[in-house]
Amino acid sequence: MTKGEETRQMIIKSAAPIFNKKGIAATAMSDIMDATKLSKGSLYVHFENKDELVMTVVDYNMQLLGSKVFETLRKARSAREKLIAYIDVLSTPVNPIVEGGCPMLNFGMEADDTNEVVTKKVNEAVVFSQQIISDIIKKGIDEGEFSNEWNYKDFALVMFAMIEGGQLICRVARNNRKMQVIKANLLEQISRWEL
Amino acid sequence: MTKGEETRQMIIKSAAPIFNKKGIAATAMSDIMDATKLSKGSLYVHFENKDELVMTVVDYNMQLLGSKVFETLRKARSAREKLIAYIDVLSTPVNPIVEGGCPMLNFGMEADDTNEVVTKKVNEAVVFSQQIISDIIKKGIDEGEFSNEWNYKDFALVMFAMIEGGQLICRVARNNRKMQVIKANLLEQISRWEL
DNA sequence: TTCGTTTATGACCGATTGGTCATTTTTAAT
DNA sequence: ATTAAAAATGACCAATCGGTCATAAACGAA
Repeated sequence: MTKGEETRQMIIKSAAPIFNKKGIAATAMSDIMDATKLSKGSLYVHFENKDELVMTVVDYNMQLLGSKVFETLRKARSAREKLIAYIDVLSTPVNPIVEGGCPMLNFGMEADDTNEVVTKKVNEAVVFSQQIISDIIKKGIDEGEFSNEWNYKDFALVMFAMIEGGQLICRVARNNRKMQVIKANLLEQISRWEL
Repeated sequence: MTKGEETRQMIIKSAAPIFNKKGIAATAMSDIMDATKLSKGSLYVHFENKDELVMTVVDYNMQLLGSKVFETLRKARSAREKLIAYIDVLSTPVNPIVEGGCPMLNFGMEADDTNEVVTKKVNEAVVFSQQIISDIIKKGIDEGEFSNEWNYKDFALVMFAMIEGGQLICRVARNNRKMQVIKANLLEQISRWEL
């Protein structure tokens, strides 16, 4: 990796939590200068403008979340265990696995009325997240762990919505506890289709 | 109502959808000048600074949502009908009843890492929303419509989370359809406790 | 109608924004 | 060690930010 590429990656890693916490509009290039200890001119060597940095950072945050989720899922064996692992890894919105909280929620809500490109990126991540859940259940059905009468695609949507809604509730409450109520409800729905 | 109070209300009504769409940080006082056709000095006659306007507008948007929900609930008779009405009135996130979408989601996600006062306001609204759902079910139980074994407080939390998660999904998808999947799941859970 | 008070105006302020660029320093292939 | 390219610097720019204030217009009670 060249020096330039290393610097670019360092900028992205430093900027990612700032944009995810403060938001796109509220984050100034000067914030990134402070975080990276780089001069303004240097930032613009690696990124054409703020928008290019924003797009890169939005992608980075969502991919970071994805990789953390996959890493957790890998450790679980059965489909049921994987579903529980998926819920658990997102069960501490106040101490989130990605600094600043779920980037789909953060960037999605900021961008939905103002930034079509970011909105599209978030939508793709939202669809992909449901696909992950959906695939876990599908495999569980194929391997005889769940009933094949389960409308698992609809459930994946519901499960994702419940978890994201739980993020809002817990983050403004400054408390992770209510996420356990959501987990319990999901577990009950899951158990109804277990064979 | 004095001339001043009329102007103040006009400013709030004009500013509310702008802040709810663009976000607090991205909205400039010049945006409010354009929307109200008022001079900058005039805005500062009615509001000490941007922050006071922001606090007023955040409250206004959430109260507006509340009043629209109550208005809808009033028309429904049974507890079941009220629950359905509650879901239905929030089932079109792309064409929301409050311009810009759910203010709890919008302001909550922007403020949770940067603005403690707004976060507290949103949390109170989130708790209140669950209380409304909870009260509907409690009344239904007392009047023999639902089983008294239903853990309705936990369900109120789950229902609220599902609806808010649905807002995210639908708004970034630019499509209300998936809200019907969430509604169906909620209806099924509700029906399991009907007598 | 008078007249003090309230409301509205817009020029102005310092600070900060995103972005540029001539210059210097560092890198890395030869 | 040489040297051309890449990377880093920071002064500088116009535009916009939130906010102020002297002044004027409009209001409303007497």
